[in-house]
Amino acid sequence: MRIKQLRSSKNISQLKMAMDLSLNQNTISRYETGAREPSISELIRIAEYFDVSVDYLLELTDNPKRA
Amino acid sequence: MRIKQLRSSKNISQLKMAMDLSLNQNTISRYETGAREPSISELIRIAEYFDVSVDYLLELTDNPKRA
DNA sequence: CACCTCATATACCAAATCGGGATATTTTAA
DNA sequence: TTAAAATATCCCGATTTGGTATATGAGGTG
Repeated sequence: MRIKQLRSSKNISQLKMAMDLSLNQNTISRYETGAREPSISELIRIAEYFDVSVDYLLELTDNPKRA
Repeated sequence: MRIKQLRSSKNISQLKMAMDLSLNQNTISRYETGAREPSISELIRIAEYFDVSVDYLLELTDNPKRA
């Protein structure tokens, strides 16, 4: 997943991102390190948060554009 | 999710789909009825199986094209 | 109708996975 | 070098998952 890449490029901390999405900081950390997988609905929320497609978030495409 | 729609349009039974993906028939049923959510890696495998984007599979776009 | 077959859905349960709080570790900046 | 900020990890109760077995439903045939 491109979470860390997207987050870093916007200079957002895990804590800010977590608060914006009503999640715990350690949850973000776990998603980024791969220790946990988000549910599909959270996956979608994260994609929306960064305004990218889910495919892009999952590194299935180089094109970030959302539909 | 568009699993049922994609599966039906290709006239594939849950059992065939399950065997093709090395899953259980009831697992497919549960995904279709929403009783269970697939993991992200299975979500990706299902999208590949139907050759559609994950965004399309998740009904986030009308365009089925994969990247 | 009675019965069979194929397709799909559901109940139960052990096992795996999850998130929260607390804390440890790492990074950054003064 | 030290403090603060950022990130990672531990423990654990709670939730979610998939497998087996079984129920339900939809067509078809005699």
